[in-house]
Amino acid sequence: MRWEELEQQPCSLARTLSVVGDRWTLLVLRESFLGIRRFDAFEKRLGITRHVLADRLKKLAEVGVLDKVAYQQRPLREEYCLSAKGRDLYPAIMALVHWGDRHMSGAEGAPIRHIHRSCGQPMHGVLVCSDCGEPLQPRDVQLVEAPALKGQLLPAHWHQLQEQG
Amino acid sequence: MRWEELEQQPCSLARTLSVVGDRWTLLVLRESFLGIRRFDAFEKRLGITRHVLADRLKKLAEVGVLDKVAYQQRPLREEYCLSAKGRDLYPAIMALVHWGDRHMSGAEGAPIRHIHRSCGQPMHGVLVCSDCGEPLQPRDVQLVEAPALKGQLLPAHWHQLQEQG
DNA sequence: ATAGTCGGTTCCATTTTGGAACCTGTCAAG
DNA sequence: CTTGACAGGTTCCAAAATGGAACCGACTAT
Repeated sequence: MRWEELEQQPCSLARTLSVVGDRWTLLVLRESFLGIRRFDAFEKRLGITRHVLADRLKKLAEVGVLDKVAYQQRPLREEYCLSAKGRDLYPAIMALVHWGDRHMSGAEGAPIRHIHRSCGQPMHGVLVCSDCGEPLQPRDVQLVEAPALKGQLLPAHWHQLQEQG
Repeated sequence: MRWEELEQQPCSLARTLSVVGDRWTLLVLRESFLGIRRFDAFEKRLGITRHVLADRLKKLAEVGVLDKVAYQQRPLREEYCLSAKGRDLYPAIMALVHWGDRHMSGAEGAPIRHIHRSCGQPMHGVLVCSDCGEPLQPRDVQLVEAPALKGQLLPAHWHQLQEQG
């Protein structure tokens, strides 16, 4: 499967990965969430090659995750700002960060601590059900294929698995 | 920056991406969450090359995200099962899936709907504060570097940005 | 004896990445 | 008027990762 095929797949994870599924893209977006907007600032902070950075910024702009905003004319200079679509990636990034904090930190603990302004407490992100607010467990979530895709996405033994829990 | 350098970085996102930051790894884990455990089942469902699949399964087992469990002797055959560390990636995967559902679905809508058994409702994951339970917004989260890394991670203008909100 | 299964490895061509040098407008200093 | 600096790229080549197909080893079934 090539990159172009990924985004055609009837799977939201595959489609998301067609945008952010490489070594650099999520690190570029991390910098965007930290307020970085200009080419040379991304380059200096990430240690990414200019070639790859130009390619990733272009792709992120094309899919609408970053907006190109001119901050001067003659010569034209543009910044890359998070769009609403890009800001919606925040929960995914926080979830990945929290996993790294838990499972990839050494004795020193997490490199960055998060404090919630609303409540003033050190915190991390927890994924809960949008309806009842309970924390989500894989076993509590039943998967239902869209009618047009019935039988194509889930493994044959899926329904037995669901019954076992 | 090479793959080996990524996991040395003092950033939980970079460290997490050193494990799951490529085109295939999260799709392999998606299959794991669907109950797929054997080499040939991964191969058939993903359309991944055997070479890359062998490499990814090996790496995931090395970092402890998947456990190799023998299901027969002579010849030795092993399955790849999610460990607790691997199951902890569930929130991150659900967050990426939800982003794809919102921003990468066509007119047909999401390919898979999720129903929460506990409450019986169609749902998606929402990231909330572990302390107060409010949904997380980037602007509500204050970042504090670990003492040993003071001044190395956040951009120079970060504190001004925080005040602006 | 032959074929099939499972979990790989090997080989080669194509893609993607890393790294450094170069290019284009523009401004500012000497 | 020349030189240098700056921002944001592009070009070039070598190294690494991937795609695709064939092959291998240890069995089991017919």
